[in-house]
Amino acid sequence: MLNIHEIAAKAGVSIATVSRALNYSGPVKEETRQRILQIAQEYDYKPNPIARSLSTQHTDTIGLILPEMVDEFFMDIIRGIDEEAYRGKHYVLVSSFHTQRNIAETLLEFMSSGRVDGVIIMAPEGQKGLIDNLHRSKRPLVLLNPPAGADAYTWFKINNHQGAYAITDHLLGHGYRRVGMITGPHRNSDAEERASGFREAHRHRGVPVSEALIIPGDFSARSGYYGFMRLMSLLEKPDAVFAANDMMAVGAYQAARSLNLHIPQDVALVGFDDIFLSQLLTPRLTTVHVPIVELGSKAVRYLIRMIKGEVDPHLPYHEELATGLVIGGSCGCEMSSVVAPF
Amino acid sequence: MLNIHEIAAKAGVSIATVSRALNYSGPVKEETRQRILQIAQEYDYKPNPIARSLSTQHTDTIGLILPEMVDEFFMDIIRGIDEEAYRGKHYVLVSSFHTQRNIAETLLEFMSSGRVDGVIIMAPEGQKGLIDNLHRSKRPLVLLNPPAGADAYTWFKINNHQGAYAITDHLLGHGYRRVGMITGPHRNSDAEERASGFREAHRHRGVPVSEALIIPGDFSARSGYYGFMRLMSLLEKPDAVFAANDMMAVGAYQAARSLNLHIPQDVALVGFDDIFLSQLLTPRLTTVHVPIVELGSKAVRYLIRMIKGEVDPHLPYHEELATGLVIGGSCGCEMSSVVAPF
DNA sequence: ATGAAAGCGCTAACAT
DNA sequence: ATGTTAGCGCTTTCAT
Repeated sequence: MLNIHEIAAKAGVSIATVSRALNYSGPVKEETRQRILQIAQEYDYKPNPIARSLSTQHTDTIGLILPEMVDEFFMDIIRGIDEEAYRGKHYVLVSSFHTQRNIAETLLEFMSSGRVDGVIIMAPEGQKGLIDNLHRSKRPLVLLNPPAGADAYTWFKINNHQGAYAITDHLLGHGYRRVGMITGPHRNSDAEERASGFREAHRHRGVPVSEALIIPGDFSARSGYYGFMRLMSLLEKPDAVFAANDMMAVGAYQAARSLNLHIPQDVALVGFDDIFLSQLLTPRLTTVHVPIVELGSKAVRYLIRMIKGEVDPHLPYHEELATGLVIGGSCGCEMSSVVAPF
Repeated sequence: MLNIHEIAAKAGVSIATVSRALNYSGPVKEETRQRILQIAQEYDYKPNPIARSLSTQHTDTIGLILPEMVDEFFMDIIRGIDEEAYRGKHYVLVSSFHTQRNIAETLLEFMSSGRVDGVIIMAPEGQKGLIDNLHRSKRPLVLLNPPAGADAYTWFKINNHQGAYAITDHLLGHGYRRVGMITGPHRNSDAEERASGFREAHRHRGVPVSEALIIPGDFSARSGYYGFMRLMSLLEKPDAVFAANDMMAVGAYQAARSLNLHIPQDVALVGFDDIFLSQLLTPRLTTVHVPIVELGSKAVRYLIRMIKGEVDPHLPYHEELATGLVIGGSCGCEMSSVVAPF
């Protein structure tokens, strides 16, 4: 691999001219430029990005920090981010954090390192010390589905409240009056907002929430299974259940089968997230669609604008993406009984 | 953020001594080292990795290039790679390739850029021009589930042949004699090996393969659905079906339901991959488990050894990871009828 | 329009 | 044990 000096020598010009010619960053006689471009092409010359980064103080790379938890979304979130980064000619340095890895530490390392120009971080539970350390970040930062108390920073999030409200309201509209809920993890912002949407829908309808019907879960299928079991073992059973995510709803389906209960005849069931799996359940799960790919691409687009200085990186910007209701048969809505899934 | 000069000044030593003290790369009087370490800590000094990279010619970063297709595995493959890279103190620069993006181009860009010390690439279909361009890579390279004809390069792969052989043999052991197969995409190495394992199992058992029962699929649930439909519309129907991956098996389940056929009573069904979803099917899908996380971590571990020069990067190394049979009820094996899934 | 030269922040060979 | 200095390959300012 040749370097700029060798190209300059071959072209009979100085390295400064080569740099200007290649970057269109200054005046170069058209004829000279052509000669340089021609030679660069001939020798397949590519400027060394490390050297360039050292000089320009930017790397065209964004850091992505993800929790271990995102499972189903992992693919979509990375896809949205990767695609958009590619469009914006940026690279993506990923780091998912594992239990043993401190997320705040990873963030600071990314930040201070000069390895990335900005960071996107998803940490709905505000992992240990995160919030307290965000301000130490010297580079543009975008939070995805942020934990509570992060309003001083720029974030993009799913409107969990609205989605939960809509789907709960849908259940209440069906006439269910004892709606149970299996919640997500304690202190997880997505989980908390879904619970609050659930409550608000009840309030607006004037239907009291029975606290006994609110069972803690942790977003795993397993917890959905046991949560549903618990609900159905109550003396006063629910007539509908809202699982705070589809994974738990999947567990609930399993539990229902064990108990020989039919959905929605014996009890209605709805979820949240619209994961691929939910369309394969029978009856298809009624759930809330979340625009996860869009979440990622919006975050990248904004981050790149911050990096370029097109928007003020210090002025927090917030955006909530609307969710959409996906009606299946699990809530009690009529579905044509035999539908080819494909 | 301070730089090495300022730390040196505060410590009253030269930058060389600071560098040696921090990197343990040369003799420094213990007392001096302590003073330097102390000051570095106090000012939260971190050497600039870009500058270091320019000087050392390595970045402690590995490039990861993935096809768009890996869906279900995306998470696992990245997890295995990220975890192991973290252990080896390396960063991961990802790039999934989208239709519009040329994979060979991405590879060369990664390679020539000096942005990464080595690359892991998964491209079972040998995307356009890939093989022809691999040799242009000047840095260590590891292929994952390589396309055919890549033996000149180091690769790690799942032993698809063995897995397909085992599960086909299992079906034949059940006594099925008309086993259909829904294959994966044409020219996809995983798909082709699974087909060859299928055939070899027949050969060893002395059971002829009926070509009419081999239906092309593309690894999507949709193609599994239609493939199964086609098989069951034949005059001489199969008594068992091997879907070359679980996703297609999922489609087959749907098709079976549409047709009101029971698995395994009317027709047995098995898959390949052991994706999460397969354990939720009823009856649980009999399938082949693939050690995908391990595949990723092995690749990283070996790549890092190549980078460090512990192994010869020019000597191709190959490793096939064994798969395992996961017995469910879909092949006709007796399962205790009611099993709590969790 | 072009070139010379000063960084960017660090490592490592060489000198003391 | 410590310091001096020459890169690493590029961008950019300042001369010309």
